[in-house]
Amino acid sequence: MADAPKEDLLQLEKLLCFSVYSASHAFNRIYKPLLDELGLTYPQYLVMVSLWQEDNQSVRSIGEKMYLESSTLTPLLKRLEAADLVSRKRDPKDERSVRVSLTEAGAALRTKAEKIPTCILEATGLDLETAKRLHRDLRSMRNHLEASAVKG
Amino acid sequence: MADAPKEDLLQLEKLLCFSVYSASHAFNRIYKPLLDELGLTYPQYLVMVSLWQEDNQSVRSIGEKMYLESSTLTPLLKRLEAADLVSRKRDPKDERSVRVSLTEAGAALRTKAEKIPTCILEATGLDLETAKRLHRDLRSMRNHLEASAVKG
DNA sequence: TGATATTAAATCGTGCGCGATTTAATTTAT
DNA sequence: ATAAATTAAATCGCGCACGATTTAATATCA
Repeated sequence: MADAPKEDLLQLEKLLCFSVYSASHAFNRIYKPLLDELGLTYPQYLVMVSLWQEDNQSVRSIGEKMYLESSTLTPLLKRLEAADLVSRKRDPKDERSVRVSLTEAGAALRTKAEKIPTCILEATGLDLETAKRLHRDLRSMRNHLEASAVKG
Repeated sequence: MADAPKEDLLQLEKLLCFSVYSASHAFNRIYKPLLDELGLTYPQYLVMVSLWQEDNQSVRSIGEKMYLESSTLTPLLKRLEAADLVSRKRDPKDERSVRVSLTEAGAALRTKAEKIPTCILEATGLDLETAKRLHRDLRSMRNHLEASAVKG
């Protein structure tokens, strides 16, 4: 455990950011065949998860939970609308915001989606305890990163 | 620690994949201002890291290390070439493959980049031990995910 | 009240990231 | 030696993801 020379920190596999980057793409690839059956992309699936948890959210609310801008969400939500999974309506109380609600088909899709998370956990090769620890460490890290991104 | 009901698994913050997804974007946002000074995007930076570690690689070799397809790398490498950071030449031994090499400017950029990883580690808010554990858990998971993606 | 500021979505341009296909070079098997 | 199979990049279309800007609605304040 001698301290690593400086150049060691500039090796791809030694960068924590790279392990996150590549893990994220790995998840994407694992999910793809499962989500293809539902007609969803990976980010669309995450939006649907958020709506299954809480229906009738504003674009802003979804964006805060997912850490995404309206410039990302608006086109994505329009595609979900075109697929008849959600509806988008201006809030009568405040015409600035758009409320996103599940259609019948969108709500029904939940049943098909419910088996996915356990399928995925298996593919990670992690025991439940490690998975929980990893989950906790990642959220802690993300919250710190988001906080220092805001501060600049 | 009672076993969670099934619907609990379909909450955004309870999905391991989402913690990876959002952490990946958080890294992107943290790196951006630092990389802007180098004139690099985040994926371009990762390619440069790989080349600083081992110069004169084929597109295929870079793709294997980064888990990326040529359809992603070719345009990215052309942008690095346009920025005079790398050169792309067909391998005379095998004209199918393209060798990517650092230019003088590309090699020189390494010095400016060396201070970045330690800046980032600080922003994660992780102590060194947790960071190492997280790194190890992530790579293990990614390797499992990649393996089961191949198997189908 | 009317001007100003703030807020929420939408729009636009750039750069990934991937699957499917194409092109060209090399390898293999006949 | 030639046909068939394999391999490496490149190309194309689609969908994120973001920063910057725009548009429209609401809130604030003079």
